[in-house]
Amino acid sequence: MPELPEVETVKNGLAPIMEGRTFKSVLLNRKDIRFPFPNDFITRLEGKTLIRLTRRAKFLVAELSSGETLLMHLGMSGRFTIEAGTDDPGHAPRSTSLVPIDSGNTNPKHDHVIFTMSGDPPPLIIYNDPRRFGFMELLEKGELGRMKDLGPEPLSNQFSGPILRDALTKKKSPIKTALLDQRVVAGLGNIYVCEALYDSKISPFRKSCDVSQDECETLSHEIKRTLEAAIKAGGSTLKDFAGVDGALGYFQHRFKVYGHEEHACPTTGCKGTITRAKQSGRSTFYCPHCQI
DNA sequence: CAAAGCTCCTGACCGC
DNA sequence: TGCGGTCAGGAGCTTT
Repeated sequence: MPELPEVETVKNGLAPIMEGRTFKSVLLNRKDIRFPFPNDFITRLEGKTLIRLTRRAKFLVAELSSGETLLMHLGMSGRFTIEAGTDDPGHAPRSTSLVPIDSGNTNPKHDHVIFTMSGDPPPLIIYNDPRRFGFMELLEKGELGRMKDLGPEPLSNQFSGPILRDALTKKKSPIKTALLDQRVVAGLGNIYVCEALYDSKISPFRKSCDVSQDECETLSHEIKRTLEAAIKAGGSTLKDFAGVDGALGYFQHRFKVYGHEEHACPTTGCKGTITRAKQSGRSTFYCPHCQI
């Protein structure tokens, strides 16, 4: 599922195609995905130019020439595909799947949104989402909507050991759960939380308010390091991002604990075994021996 | 108010 | 081979 690094990767792939171009037409193949599409979704987009595409947490943020903002969230299984339009109907369009690896085709029955952008040939931006956990929203100028409760961007200077510590001291929930809370830090998902806690040698079961200042320093550092490495690797990919052949992305192999239940702990000298547990309904992978 | 639980959804996977 | 059951998880919503 896309977490911050994957969304960053998608943004980097879409931005050069979409920025500066105008929405020539918008096709909705259904009236909702996770949520209903906003009122007048199509007319509010058509004819508007996409000025800039950025990322905030796991959201793609498109600034429009109208002053409105298009928010796009990939949920669990959302992906974008670019099809270079062709004037020759005899040729199948060449498509580029905006996932970190070439992971096979998507089922066209889950193509829920198709943007046709200006250009010659006009690029088609196709949003495909089998599980429909993703959604799109339009924010009026100045409206923050769902953005308003988001915590700091982990890769920015707005996120640091002391800032994390400050957020955690107010919380009694386990550190694992707190790091998934987008109000504490924005953009982490289950995988990178497990990885960052492992690299920080902190038990996922520790109460947030009991995590020390020094540990918060380590943790904030490991969060940044883990995310940066993933972005550099082009974003990771899991089953949802993989093709029908089940091929997994290369960054998958760099996970030290996630999905590695019953493997030996990769820390040199540690005799522990990676263990899987359930916390607030989600799988937690950790080493009971070296995560204290 | 914080925190925990429930819910949405489909495809992959497993066992019979 | 086919079928049914289980699981995965982001985040909004509901309940405690």
